[in-house]
Amino acid sequence: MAWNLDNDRPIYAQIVERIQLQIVSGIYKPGDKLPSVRELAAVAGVNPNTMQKAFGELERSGLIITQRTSGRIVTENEHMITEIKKELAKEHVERFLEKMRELGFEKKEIMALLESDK
Amino acid sequence: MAWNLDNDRPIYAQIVERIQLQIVSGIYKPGDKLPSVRELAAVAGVNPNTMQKAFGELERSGLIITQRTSGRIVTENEHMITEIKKELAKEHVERFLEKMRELGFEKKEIMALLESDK
DNA sequence: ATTACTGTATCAATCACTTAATACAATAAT
DNA sequence: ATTATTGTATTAAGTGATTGATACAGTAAT
Repeated sequence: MAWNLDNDRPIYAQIVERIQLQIVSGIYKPGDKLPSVRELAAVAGVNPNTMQKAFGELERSGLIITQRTSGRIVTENEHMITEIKKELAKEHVERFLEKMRELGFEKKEIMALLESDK
Repeated sequence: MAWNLDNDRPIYAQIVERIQLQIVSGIYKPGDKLPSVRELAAVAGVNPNTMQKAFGELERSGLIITQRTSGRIVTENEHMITEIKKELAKEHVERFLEKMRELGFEKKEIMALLESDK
């Protein structure tokens, strides 16, 4: 899997999004052990501090849990995971509609564009 | 009008988007004269150099035209404006669908979410 | 006890962006 | 002609975020 990190956004933020996505989409399952900071940093080709910062964010949101010396696991609170998934979807929907309306598109036109896109 | 500039993205980039939006959505019309660098910088509360940089971007994309000593105007090429508008819309649509699919949503579900959002 | 693995903390270096202070060139207005 | 207003260019400094290097602390395994 490619990490696809670009330079126009903070790397740690891109990592946060990536791991978050892997959790809510079920690639990482509740209770799964995550690779260590150093290991994942090596895989991604970033500095351990950067990975540490990303993990810190994920921890604050509650998606992952730190066990001081044995590593980190994905939360077993499945409800929280589905809530976050719904929340992310909602944000995307609202941001998208907002942007399209700014451009001057009506709801009907927006739906038509979406249909035609595939 | 509030400029609504935040700190987590380059200011010049936000200004570019803002003016671009004002052009494609018809707030600034083809041939309209734009405020001077210094004037707009003062209004927005940014350094003239920052505004200059934003204008430079808009110029490169062709949306605005510089008249060396009399100021800048919006391009009178209406076709270009509508093309850019379509291009922006397309980008939003594709980015949105991509993000939703990453989250695990099918086309049908996406459309349903959009309908329910209002 | 020693080793090897965790996460964590600290400090410095780097980088992009912004701001700042000026200066210059061209033209419209007077 | 003079003045004011355009856009443009240059150089320096400041600022904040990110990254990098390294050391520290705790615990499981042996």
